[in-house]
Amino acid sequence: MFKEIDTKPDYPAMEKRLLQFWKERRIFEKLRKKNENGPKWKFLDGPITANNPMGVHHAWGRSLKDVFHRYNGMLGRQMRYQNGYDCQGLWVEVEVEKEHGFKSKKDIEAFGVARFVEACKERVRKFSKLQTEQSVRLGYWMDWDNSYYTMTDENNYTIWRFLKKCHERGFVYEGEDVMPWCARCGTGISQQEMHEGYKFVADEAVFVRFPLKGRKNEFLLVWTTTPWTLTSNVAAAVNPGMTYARVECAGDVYYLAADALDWKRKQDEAKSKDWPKGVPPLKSVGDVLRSRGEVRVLGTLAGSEMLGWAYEGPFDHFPAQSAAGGFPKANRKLKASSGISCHKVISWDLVGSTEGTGIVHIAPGCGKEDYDLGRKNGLVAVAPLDDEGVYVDGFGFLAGKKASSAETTAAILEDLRKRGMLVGSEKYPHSYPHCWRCGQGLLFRMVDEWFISMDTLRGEIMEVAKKIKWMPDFGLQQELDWLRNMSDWMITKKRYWGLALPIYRCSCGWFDVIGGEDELKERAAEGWDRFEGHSPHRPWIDEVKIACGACGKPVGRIPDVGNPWLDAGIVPYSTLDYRHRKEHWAEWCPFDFITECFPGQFRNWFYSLLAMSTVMENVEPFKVVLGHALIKDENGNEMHKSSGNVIWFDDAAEKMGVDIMRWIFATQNPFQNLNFGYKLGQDVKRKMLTLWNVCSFFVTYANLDKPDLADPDPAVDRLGLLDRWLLSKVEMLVARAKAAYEEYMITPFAVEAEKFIDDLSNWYVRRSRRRFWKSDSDEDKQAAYRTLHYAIMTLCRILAPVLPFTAEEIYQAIAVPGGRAKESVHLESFPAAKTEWIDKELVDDMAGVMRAASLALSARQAANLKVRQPVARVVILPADPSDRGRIEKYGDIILDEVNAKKLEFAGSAEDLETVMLRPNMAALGRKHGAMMPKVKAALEAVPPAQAALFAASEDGFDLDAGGTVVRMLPGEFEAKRSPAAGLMTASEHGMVAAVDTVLTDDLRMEGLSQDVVRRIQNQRKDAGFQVSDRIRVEYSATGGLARVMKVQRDYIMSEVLAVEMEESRNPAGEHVAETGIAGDTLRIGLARKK
RNA sequence: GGGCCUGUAGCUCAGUCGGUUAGAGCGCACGCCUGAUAAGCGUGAGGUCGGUGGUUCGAAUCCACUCGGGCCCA
Repeated sequence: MFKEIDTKPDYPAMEKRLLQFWKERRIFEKLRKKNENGPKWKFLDGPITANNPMGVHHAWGRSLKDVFHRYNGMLGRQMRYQNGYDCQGLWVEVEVEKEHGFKSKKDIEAFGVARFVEACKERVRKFSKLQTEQSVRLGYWMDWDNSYYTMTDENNYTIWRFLKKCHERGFVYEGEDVMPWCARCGTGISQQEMHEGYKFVADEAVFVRFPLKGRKNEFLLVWTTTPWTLTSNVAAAVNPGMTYARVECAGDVYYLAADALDWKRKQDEAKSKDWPKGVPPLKSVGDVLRSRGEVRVLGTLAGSEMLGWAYEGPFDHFPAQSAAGGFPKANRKLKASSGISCHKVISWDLVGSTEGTGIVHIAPGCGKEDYDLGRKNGLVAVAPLDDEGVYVDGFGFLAGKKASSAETTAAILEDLRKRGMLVGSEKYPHSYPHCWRCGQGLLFRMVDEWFISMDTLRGEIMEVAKKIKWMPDFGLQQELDWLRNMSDWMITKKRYWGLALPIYRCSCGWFDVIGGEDELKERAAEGWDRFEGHSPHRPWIDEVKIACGACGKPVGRIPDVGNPWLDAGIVPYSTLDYRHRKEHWAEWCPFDFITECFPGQFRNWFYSLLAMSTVMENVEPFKVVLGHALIKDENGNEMHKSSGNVIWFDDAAEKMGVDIMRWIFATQNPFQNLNFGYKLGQDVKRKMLTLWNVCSFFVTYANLDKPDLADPDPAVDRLGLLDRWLLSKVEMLVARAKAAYEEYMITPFAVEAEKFIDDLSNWYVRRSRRRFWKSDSDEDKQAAYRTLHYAIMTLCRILAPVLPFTAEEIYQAIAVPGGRAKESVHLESFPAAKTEWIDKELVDDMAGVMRAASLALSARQAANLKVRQPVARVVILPADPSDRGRIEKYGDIILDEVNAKKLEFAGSAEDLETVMLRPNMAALGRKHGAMMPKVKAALEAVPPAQAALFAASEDGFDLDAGGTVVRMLPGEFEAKRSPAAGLMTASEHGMVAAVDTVLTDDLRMEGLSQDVVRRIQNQRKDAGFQVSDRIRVEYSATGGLARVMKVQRDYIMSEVLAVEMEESRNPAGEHVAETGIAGDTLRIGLARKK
């Protein structure tokens, strides 16, 4: 007996049952055992951040990973099944800070770095455990006891090895640079991270005037969005090629770009929906001046004429401005200069006139571009902020104030106003970087950070990137684009929980990079005993000091931790024990395949993988990368915790089931964003019902008939037409599946599988139903059972990687014990397509037959004739001779489908329709060019009788097109038809089907009998009878129906499995019902007979 | 500011080399079918193919400009 199949399965319940089954039977372990010596399939998992529970967006990538693992498992391939957890970095620190209510780095220091780091480790352990459980629930088969963690000693020390290699090639350097800085988090933000946080916000922008030296009452008009940087002004830049205006206003003279004066700043943007609420449109610079008095243009001059003009800065009374060589750090080469002495107009050709005044305030201590420009022009830098974004001493009344606070900005404006420097201020909306984590606006701060130089590496990495197959293919372009633009990689982070960078720098200027724990131990001058036994993390690692290679003093590690993408980028090496067993590493790397969500990863994981592998071995770390897009909510909006539209994995698994999710992912084009939701889940569940129903059909009848299915392969030579057709479709699908899995592109296969299931249900099963019903168990019935069984079993095998639960459930229900069936569908081999079973001609023929039948049905519909009403004849005009052949061959199928008595072929179209001619534009256009409109008109004007003749002619005809006679050849035109009398037609692609709409009494009576049969069948079902129960029928019928019941008695009885049927004044039985048919009343009582 | 992608039915998306009446799925309306079917099938409504101009006998398709959306980079 086969296990009954629930046609409305409870997915979550089923899935949990099967998880238990797999666990108890150790199916995964058996699979690994079976494949342990197989050829390798090499997969590398991108580490998931072990910091929160999973959302459905994680399930997408993890489903794909599982699909390809399971497929390769069925091919007998050996795999590592290693999952990865990303552990170190600011994102974990931030959550731990939240848990403890910390506000700043000071709170962490007070709490104790050692305790803090332990708390970070603990959080990672907690969430990696949770994510493991969730992944198991997804059906993701991995070696969960062997996951890698980026916080392990091995991972960290392998990064040390990488850094040492960089150092040996001279790439590692300490740079003084101006970096984006988060004052709250107290750390620099890398170029990669900065991209996460751009926001469109309105900041307080100011217009200030710098008095020109030696030009009484003359000023440079300067504009900036960051008033706090004015304290550190060193120079003013103009575009030498641009025209500047000299304007008079309220007795003073101002210089500004001529075009800036009346430029309508951000006029269009002010109308857009992104414009911040409550922010008025911007005034032109001229109007800002006009608020002081009338503006008169005195003349113009080139920017180049202004170069070298000296001016007074806005805060020259602050001590920092007078410091020799800059402040707070003096530049040794610029000891002769100070901020004040640098106050000159300099040249910068990127200065424009559409944002501000065309004169740019330059503060090399407060801006990246300013800094670069300062270097070029020999300017000192004046840097005002400490690592919490607070002004240091040397900046007068501002010392101790937070640069980012509104009060500070107001105080600066007020001070400028009092001293007559302020010309105006405004709310200026612009795109400005914010901290990706805490959302605070970033400051730009001059800091010492460590970098890996990209000058040499850039090209090498690009060459490696080109060896990889990128899916989608524009991925390579994006990666190369990033690499081309990538500046040096900032690897330091002034935080606590992360890779301890093995950089040891002495105050004398010497530094070295340590390449591993052994080297550190060997070179340790002190503190090794205090470190030994701890993981290489802060604070313990900081105890170790080495001797300076130059002056011999004990040298400590720089306090910074590493950029977290170092942690993830090294895993092709660290997880394969590269340092100790290089041959083992070489067996598994490069990896065949990785897949991750692509937005962002071009500059993150993909980038660090490429960069690090290029340095380590100059090989591509992976051969194929499949990037999938993002998950949005059902309406296409981004999922955000704050907007409450995130769908958590646990909820989705409980509400819709993971196989439904997995099918959603499988049918989705991976390169397009997926709008995910429960409604979509419902749709997919409905599609799956068809599959369950087919299986349930099979089980229902197989349990009655007990067919012999010991041999899993149907005997092909003894099969019927439909069987051979179905097997062709099965094997075609198998071939498609194989190609899809091999190419890592399963969407087309999944879509085709849906079509197959439809064909299986709505053509094979529907057309074959009577073969399963008939009572004698002949060869034809056997053939049907074996074919259907084979089809379902094969479908289970090819769907198993995508739908591991559904496939298992069905497989377990219908696999024949003792046969070739395995303990689990996942221990099956992936089938090879039996191409010798594919009868292409039959498939084409059947497609033609289906088309003809559907056309005829469509004609019936147009004539309002329901299918239960037989018609005298169906007439087909085939599109071509091969069509005629196949329709003739399989005419009985069409007659049965269409419920017609006779199939005829139309000799020509006019038997069925009147004809009108239409041009084939593609053919005629090329031939007649400008004549086309006339030709088209003439052709369409040909009268029907003539048109029919023309349409039938084999060598074409002459057509008078507005005075010019053109020869029309077959293929240059076609015929459009409408139905003739007594017929209803439908046509498509040249094929026409017609049904005879004339109904005789006999036909009508037959139609009514079919109605009666259907009512009784429904009643059987309502009564809850088994499909095999024999019954007694009692009936009363009025009018013409009484006669139908007598005339069609035998037919009705055999159709409804009635062994007795009697007319009765008062029908009785187990189930009695009354219905109306065609105006008469039918009352029926049913009872089961032994 | 530069680069890439994109705009087609209410929604999600196809649309080849320029070619007849621009398609599919979902949703909607109506009808049909159903002894596995909360399923299935059919028909219909719904489109200035973002806009303007150009090339052409003919443009969703090619070109230019323009408006909107997304991504990447400065």
